[in-house]
Amino acid sequence: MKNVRVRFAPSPTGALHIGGVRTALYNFLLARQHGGTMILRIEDTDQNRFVPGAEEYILESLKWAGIEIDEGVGKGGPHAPYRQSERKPIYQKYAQQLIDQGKAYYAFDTEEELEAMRERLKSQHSSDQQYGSGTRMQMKNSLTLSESDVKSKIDSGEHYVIRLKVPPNEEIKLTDLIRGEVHVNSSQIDDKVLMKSDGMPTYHLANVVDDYLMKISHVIRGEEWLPSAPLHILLYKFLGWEKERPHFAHLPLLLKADGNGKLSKRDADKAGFPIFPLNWADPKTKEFSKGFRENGYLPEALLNFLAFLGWNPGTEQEIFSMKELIQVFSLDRISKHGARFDIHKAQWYNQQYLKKRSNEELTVFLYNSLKPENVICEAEKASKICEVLQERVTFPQDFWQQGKFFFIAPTSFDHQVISKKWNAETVKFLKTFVDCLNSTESTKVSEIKALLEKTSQATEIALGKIMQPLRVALTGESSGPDLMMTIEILGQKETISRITYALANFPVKI
RNA sequence: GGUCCGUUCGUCUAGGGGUUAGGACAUCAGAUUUUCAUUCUGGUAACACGGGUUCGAUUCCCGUACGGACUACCA
Repeated sequence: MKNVRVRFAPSPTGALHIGGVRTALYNFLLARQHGGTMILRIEDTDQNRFVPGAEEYILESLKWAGIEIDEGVGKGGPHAPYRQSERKPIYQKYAQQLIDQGKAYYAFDTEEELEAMRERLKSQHSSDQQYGSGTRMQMKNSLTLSESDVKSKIDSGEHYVIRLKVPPNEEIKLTDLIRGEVHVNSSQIDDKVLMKSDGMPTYHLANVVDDYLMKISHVIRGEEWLPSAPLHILLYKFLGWEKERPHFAHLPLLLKADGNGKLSKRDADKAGFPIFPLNWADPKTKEFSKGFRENGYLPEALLNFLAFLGWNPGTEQEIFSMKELIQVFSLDRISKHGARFDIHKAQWYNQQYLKKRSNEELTVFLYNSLKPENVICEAEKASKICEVLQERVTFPQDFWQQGKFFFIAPTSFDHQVISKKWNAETVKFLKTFVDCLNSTESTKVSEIKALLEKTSQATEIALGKIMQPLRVALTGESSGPDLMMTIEILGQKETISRITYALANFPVKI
């Protein structure tokens, strides 16, 4: 493939949806694989839905995810501007061209009149309830009004839109890279508005014009665009750009985890997982949503997970770096059906990637959690804690969650273990063990192990009976990292203090 | 309602006219770890249904059912 030019074209109406991140990823992978260009275009033709901060949010999200933009908003390029609101005259020019050629027309119908038309058709049980070849001659437009009427309406500032004059009963063929051939009869397509009354183009005109002018080779977008793709094909034809028409690939949707339907923020909230890459505070609704980043997801894990939602390499490999994804990605291995969003798998990916991080990197995570807690920790201790916890964590914040007790003596203890296993034998063993600890000079794992064995022999109490109650005394929990390592990290003084506290306060089972 | 798209374990999916229908997540069991987690081993678990075509269909075709998208001067 030569000159691969793809675009990610979100509209700045809020936070970037996780499905959008996947769309951007697939575009990016194809571009990189073919040494092509990844373009970011902002589709802000709806001024009513514009949300301040959304564009910055999109930029920051892509940056965090490692999806690099070669050309477009925030980057510039030969086809600037890349914000559609700044390209208004361009669309007007092509709309005028279509009008001049009789392929589009002015329409003056009010909202109420349109509504009345739909109601009328509905009550007639008409199969086509749209503004099109069957109805356009009954409406108020430049096909039904005289030329002078049209001119005077426009001159007097009456609101109008420009509609595409879709020819009836024409077979439109679309070849989709993922779905194969799709046929639609043009009678099913309505006379879509191309230019709105505020002078802005609609998505349909803007995306076709821009894709052509920006020399886009592949349009990779969500399945929700499939029904309007034939309309876009028609536009390419009417504008005389059939030869330069890009390839289309309509991606399967991301579905909610349980039940049916498109994955929405509501469902994600309900299931307790994020749906936006980064934290987002909606300036309009004041609603706050936590992002994948802030929830502890590593970008490479999220991307790997996302890549596999609707695509797979056909091998049994599951873990792919961005570099590897670029190598093996292909559009023809994208599946046709929607994929349920299963957060468990995302968590598993995160765990896999976290385990691969070096001890130095993990230590940074731990320090980040320590800061807000006002806890100070020397480097060696931090390193040891991360080492001992590495196999047990899924998220960076787990280092603090699971390692809190290394810094703060527990105040609550697992009652079940205490009531079951804290008995006279435990007390006897631990008293002897404290004596041993008091006289030792080292709390290295090997020394602790020897000490425990020595105590076990002296008291004739099996070690297995002691491990759990000892752990609860030290950490408050019934499970945790290796006990000997825990004692080493805690150190002599702290270990003795915590056992002493337990001996004085735990009720002894008789 | 109409148009379009889809349907393999609970989930993501591989496969493809004759297979013990493969893998991963999740789940369950066993082993290891003197606990828990990790790790290892094993198990449960799927071709929506009905008709063709065929010696043979989960695979090809047609229907049905179910699901989804779209049906705005939103993208």
